[in-house]
Amino acid sequence: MARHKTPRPTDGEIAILEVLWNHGESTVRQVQEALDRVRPTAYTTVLKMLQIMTEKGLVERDVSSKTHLYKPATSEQETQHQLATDLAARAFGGSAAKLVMRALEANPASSEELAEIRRLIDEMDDGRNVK
Amino acid sequence: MARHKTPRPTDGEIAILEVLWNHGESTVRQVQEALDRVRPTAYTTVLKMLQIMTEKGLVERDVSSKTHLYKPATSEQETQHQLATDLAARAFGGSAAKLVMRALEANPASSEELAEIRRLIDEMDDGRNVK
DNA sequence: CCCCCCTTACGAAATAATTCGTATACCTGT
DNA sequence: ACAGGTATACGAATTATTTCGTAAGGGGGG
Repeated sequence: MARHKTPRPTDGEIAILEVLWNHGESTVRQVQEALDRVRPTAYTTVLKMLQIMTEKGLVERDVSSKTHLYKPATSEQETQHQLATDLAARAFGGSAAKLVMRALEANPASSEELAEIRRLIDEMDDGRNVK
Repeated sequence: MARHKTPRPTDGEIAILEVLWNHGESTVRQVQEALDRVRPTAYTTVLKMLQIMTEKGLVERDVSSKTHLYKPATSEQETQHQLATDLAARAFGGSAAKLVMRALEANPASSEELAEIRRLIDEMDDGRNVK
């Protein structure tokens, strides 16, 4: 029974999820070795964080063998959706459109990226009008 | 004198900044009364937070009269730029474009908003080509 | 069989965020 | 001048995050 909604991951937790999204189901050791390159972290620190993340429901743990395996509970895309929506709610009056504009204003995007965004917008608009 | 970069505001701090952006320079009492409607908070809690935010450089304090006045150190727009860029860095591989797309995918925007975003994209693209 | 290495578990320390009570100083009106 | 109300300052309690040391157990090589 899922009693609590999974909380917003912290910075450190996102860094660990990043590893799991990239490498798939992993042991603590595998996560630690990958994470350590980007952000030096002791083995037991990673272990502890994965244990806490399991309690929070951010990752799932396979305990069937002695060496446990961890995998993300939520896809990268779904987590990104949640993070974007959450930030819009907290600092953009709930308006994802405003978040979008501020993100673009502050960061140059390549022509290719702009084209891709335009395509997405067209799809959304078409979907609405045609419906 | 080592000036530190102002840190990313927490959720509670953003809520207070929101009040200051909307009302302009305000007393603790004014902030508390506005904030209390949205998120019940005791007077001394708001006072303490404003004091800490002053130390962090998130707000500026005018102490010239007995009742202090607080105002944001950074505009709402600039703060939104920072928050969007920061989230892109932490969870979108540094790609603001990806953040933009995920924000749109997860949240329906009105046709008017989509049009406004399109306009912004066109401007940016034109700016690049003409440059 | 015994020791070493790897694993998980546990708990403690450090930092930060959040909340608010209490203390104290300062005006202002009577 | 004194009482009442308002303001700031301070510090304590709580919860969360992050870090890692130490303990303990199991399995495999010699």
